[in-house]
Amino acid sequence: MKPIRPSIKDIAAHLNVSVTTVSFVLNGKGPEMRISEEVIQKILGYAREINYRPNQLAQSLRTGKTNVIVFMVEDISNPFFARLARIIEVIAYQKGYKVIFCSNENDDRHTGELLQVFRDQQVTGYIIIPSAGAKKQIKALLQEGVPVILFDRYFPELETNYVVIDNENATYQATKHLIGNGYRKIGFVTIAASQTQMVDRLKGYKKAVKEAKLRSRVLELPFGEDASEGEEHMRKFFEANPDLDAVFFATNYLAQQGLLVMREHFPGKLHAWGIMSFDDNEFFRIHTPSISAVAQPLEEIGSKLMEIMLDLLKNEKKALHQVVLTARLQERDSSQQKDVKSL
Amino acid sequence: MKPIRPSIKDIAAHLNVSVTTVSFVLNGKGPEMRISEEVIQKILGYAREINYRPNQLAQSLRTGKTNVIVFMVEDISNPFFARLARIIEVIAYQKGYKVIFCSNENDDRHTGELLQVFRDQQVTGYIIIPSAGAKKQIKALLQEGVPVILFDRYFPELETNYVVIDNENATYQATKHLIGNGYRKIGFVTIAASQTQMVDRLKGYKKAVKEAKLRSRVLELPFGEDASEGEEHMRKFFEANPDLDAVFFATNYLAQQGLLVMREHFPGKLHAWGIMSFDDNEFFRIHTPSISAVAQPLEEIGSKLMEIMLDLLKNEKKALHQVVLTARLQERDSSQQKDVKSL
DNA sequence: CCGTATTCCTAAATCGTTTTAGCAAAAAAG
DNA sequence: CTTTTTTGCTAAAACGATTTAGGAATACGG
Repeated sequence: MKPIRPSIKDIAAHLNVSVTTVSFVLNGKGPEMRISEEVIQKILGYAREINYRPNQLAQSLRTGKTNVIVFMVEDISNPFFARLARIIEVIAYQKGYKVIFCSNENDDRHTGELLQVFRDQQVTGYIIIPSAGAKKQIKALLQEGVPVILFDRYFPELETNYVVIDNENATYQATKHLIGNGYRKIGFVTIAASQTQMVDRLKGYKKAVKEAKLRSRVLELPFGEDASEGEEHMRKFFEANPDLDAVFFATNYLAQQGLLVMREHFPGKLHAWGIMSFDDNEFFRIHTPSISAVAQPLEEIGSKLMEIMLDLLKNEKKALHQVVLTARLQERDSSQQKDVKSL
Repeated sequence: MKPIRPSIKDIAAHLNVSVTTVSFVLNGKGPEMRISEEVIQKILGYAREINYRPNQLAQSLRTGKTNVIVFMVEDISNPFFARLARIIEVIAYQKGYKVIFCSNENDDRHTGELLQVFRDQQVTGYIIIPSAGAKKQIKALLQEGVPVILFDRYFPELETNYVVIDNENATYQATKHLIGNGYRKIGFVTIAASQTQMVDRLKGYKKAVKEAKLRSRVLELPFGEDASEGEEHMRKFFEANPDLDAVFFATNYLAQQGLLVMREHFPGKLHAWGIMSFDDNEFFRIHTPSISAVAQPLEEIGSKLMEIMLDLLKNEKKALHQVVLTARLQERDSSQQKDVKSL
C-alpha cells in the first residue's frame, strides 16, 4: 500500500557497503573519511536514483537539532505580524528550516506555556516578540544556549540579539511632520505599557511636542483592554479635548479603533484632523482620507531576522546581534497641510 | 550546564523496574498489562516528581506519528487566512498538536514542493486550501491514508473531506440584497478560475441577476495578475461601464483593489454605488462608506476543521466529512437603499 | 622481511521511545 | 502433588539516523 521509504540501511544493503559508509558519504564526509571516489559515486548515484531523503525525525533524535524555528508574536492575525510571518516563511523554507508560528497574546503565562512545549520539541531557534513580563522565560532560554532573537521590543537589561526599529525617532519625525503641516493640538493615543517600543514611541512624541512648545495630550489606555473598552476611552478622550486638531495612534489596532470612533462619533473631524498611525496597513491607502503612517520596513526586518538566525545556527561561537532599523514615514492625505484640508 | 532531561530509562533505573514497565504505565496501559497498582503509583509519582516529559522525537520516530498538523493556505498574510490560522492554532495547541502554517501562493508547483517537505516530516494531518491544479498531489496524499481536509474549495471528483461555505447561495442572496435595495446595473468582479468557490460565486450572482431579469456584467481578471494589473483592468471596466450602479467583488483583495481604483478614479461613485465584497474585513466597518460583505463564519469554519481533524486522527476507520456552512450577509452603508444614498 | 603508515572501510553504541514475545512465580484446577 | 492458568513483570528488537573507535589490507621505509 504505502511505499515504505528507503532508509540508509537499504542503500547499504543494496550496494554491499556498511551503513556507516553511506552515512558518511551522504553527509559529505566521504573524502574526509577516505571513502574512495568510486564508492562515493556509487552511493550518491543510487541515493539519487531511489530518491532517498533522510528521515528527519531520526536525524533530529540523534543530533538533537530539529531545524524548526519558532516565530512567536502577539497575534498572528494582526496584519503586521502576518505579513512578517510570510516573509520569514519564505526565507526559512528556502534554507531548509520549518517555521512554527504562534501567538502569545502578549501574555506571560501563555508565553511560558508555549516555550515549555517548544523546549520539549527541541526547537532549533526562536524569534520572539516577548510579552511584557517574559524576561525570566527568555533568560532561561538564553541560558540553554539556543539561538534567540527578540524583535519589535526587547529587554535592555538582557544581553540578547534583537531587531527593532528606532521607535523614538520615528514617532519624533512623524510628530514633527504633523507640526510642520500646521497641527498644534496633537493627541497621542497609546497603551500603558512598559515595553520598550511603546515607551520609545511616547518619548518621540513628547520630544517633538516639547520642542515645538506645544502641550502634550496623551491618552494611555489600560493594558489588556478589549476593543470596545478602548473605543469608549477614546470617545471620552476626544470629547474631553474638543480642541484637538490631530491625533497620533501608537499602533495599528489603536488606529483602527480610533478611526471607528471618529467615524461614528466625530465624523466631521475625520477630514479636519491630522491623523497618523504607527504601522502601515494596506487599508490606510484606501481609507478616505488616506491615513499617514509610520511604516516599518517589513522586508528588511524579516530578512534581517533570518540573516541573524542563520548566522547563529551556523556558527558555534555566537556573536551578539543588535540591530536597529529605521522606519519610513508614509505621508498620505490625513497629515497634509492643515489649511488645505479644512477647506 | 544544560540540565539533561530525564528519560524513561532514568525512571526505570531509579525505581528498579524495567523500561518497558515504565513505558506501559506512562501510556496508561498499566492495568491492561497487569502492572500492579503499587508499581503504577510509584512510577506515576516519580514521573511527576521529576517533571518527566517524553521526548517527542523519539516517540514520533517509533510510532510514525508527529502530532503536527499542516495548515496550508494561499497566503498567510491575507487577513482571512490569518484569522482562521489563529483559531486553528488555539484549538490545536489545546489538544496537544502543533500547527505548521504555510502559503502555497495558489501555485501548484509550490504546493507540491511543500507537500513533499511535509511528507518527509511525516506530518500527521493536513488542512489545505488546494491550488487549482493540485488534484494529483492531493490524491497522492489521500492514498497514503493521512488525514486530509480541504477547505474554501474542493475537487468534486475527489472523495475528500472538506469544509466549505455555500458560495453560490451566499452570492445569490447578497446580489438579491443589492437588487432589493434598488440597484439594477450590478457589476461582478472576479478572477478567471475554475476553482469551485469562484465558480459558485459567479453562479450565485448570475442566478440572482437573471431572476431579476437584469443584465449580467462580469469582469473576469486573468488568473495570477498582480495588484496593479488588476487595478488597471478594473479601471477600464468601470470606465467602459459608466452606467453601473453597483459592484460586487468576489474576494476581499479584489474589493481592496477595487476600492482603491474607485477612490482614485471615480471618487463620486464611492458613495453612489452599491458595493459588496466577499469575505468580511475589519476595515470594511471603518471605511466610509462602510462596505457590505458576505462574512464567512470563521469561528465555525475553524472549529469544524479541527473537529473533523481530531475525529480523523482518533478513529482508525475514517468517516467522510463533507461540510457546507452558510455565510452571513453583513449589511452596511454601501448596500443600503439606492435612493437614500444618492441624496 | 619486519615494522609502521596509510587507505578504505565497518561494527557497534547511541539517541528515547514503543511493542512483541515470553519468562518466573504464584494461584487455581485437577 | 502435578498441571494449568493467571499475575506481574522484563529482555530485546525496532524506528533511522550519527559517530566513535578500530580493523584489515595494502604500501612504504629501512
